Amino acid sequence: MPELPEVETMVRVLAAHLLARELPGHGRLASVWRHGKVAVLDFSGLARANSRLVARLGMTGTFRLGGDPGPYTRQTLPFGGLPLHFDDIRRFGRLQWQDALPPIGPDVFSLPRGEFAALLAGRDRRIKALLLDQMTVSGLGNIYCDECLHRAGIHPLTPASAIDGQRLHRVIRETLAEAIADGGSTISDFVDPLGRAGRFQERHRVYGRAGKPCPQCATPIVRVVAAQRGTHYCPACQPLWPPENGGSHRPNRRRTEPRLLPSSG
DNA sequence: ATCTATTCCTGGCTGC
DNA sequence: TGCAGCCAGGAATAGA
Repeated sequence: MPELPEVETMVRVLAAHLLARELPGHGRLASVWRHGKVAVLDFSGLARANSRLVARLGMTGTFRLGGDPGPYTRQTLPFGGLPLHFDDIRRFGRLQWQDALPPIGPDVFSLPRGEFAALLAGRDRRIKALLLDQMTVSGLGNIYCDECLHRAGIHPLTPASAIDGQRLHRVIRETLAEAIADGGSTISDFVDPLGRAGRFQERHRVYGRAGKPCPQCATPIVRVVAAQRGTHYCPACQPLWPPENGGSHRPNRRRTEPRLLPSSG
């Protein structure tokens, strides 16, 4: 499922191969960019309405450069010499010509961390539900949400107000940057527009690893359902906050640095 | 304000 | 071998 790193990977490949090419009837491709998980292709040359192609990939939507239409091709953009196919097995994706983006929250990667922290302040919402809500902040899906929360040592059901937002945002940015550098995650079938798989799945610590040892402390990873999504976490490294009275889990980690409690400071 | 359930969709898996 | 039944989940929607 394409999340921010996968969409970023696709956008970069499309930009490298399609910028300045002409799409008959729509003009030349002027820029390709993304906001959260939404990919945008801007065309110029013809002053007309709806000159912007907005792509929401959904669960299985992908772009494919060159070749012939396949069984799941929903639309083909006949760029001169290099057709671009929009394939989507489950049909949750949307590809539409319009002027504006759908109303979604700020991009989680480019959002200043202070503003990210402000989004968490005073919210009773569980952090997992909040991060998945694209209206609040856009870009994270189920996989990176779980991975970021593990790296940050935060239980997915923690109320947002109890979290150090600046620290969580730093972890999110680090994680997404690493995933982008790895070309995204290929769980079952994601490949970039040239057919290349991602590699970040090799660094997943919790997603899809229920029952397997936490790479940090060897405690078995737990899977629950939160916000209607499969949610994976390490019960030792990600204790619920505030801790249940008497809960004695403690990550098997050295503490050479002062222990920062995740409270607002 | 925040939660849960339901709908969309289909390949891939399980079990008989 | 075949098939029923369930699973995965992004996003929209309805209802508690």
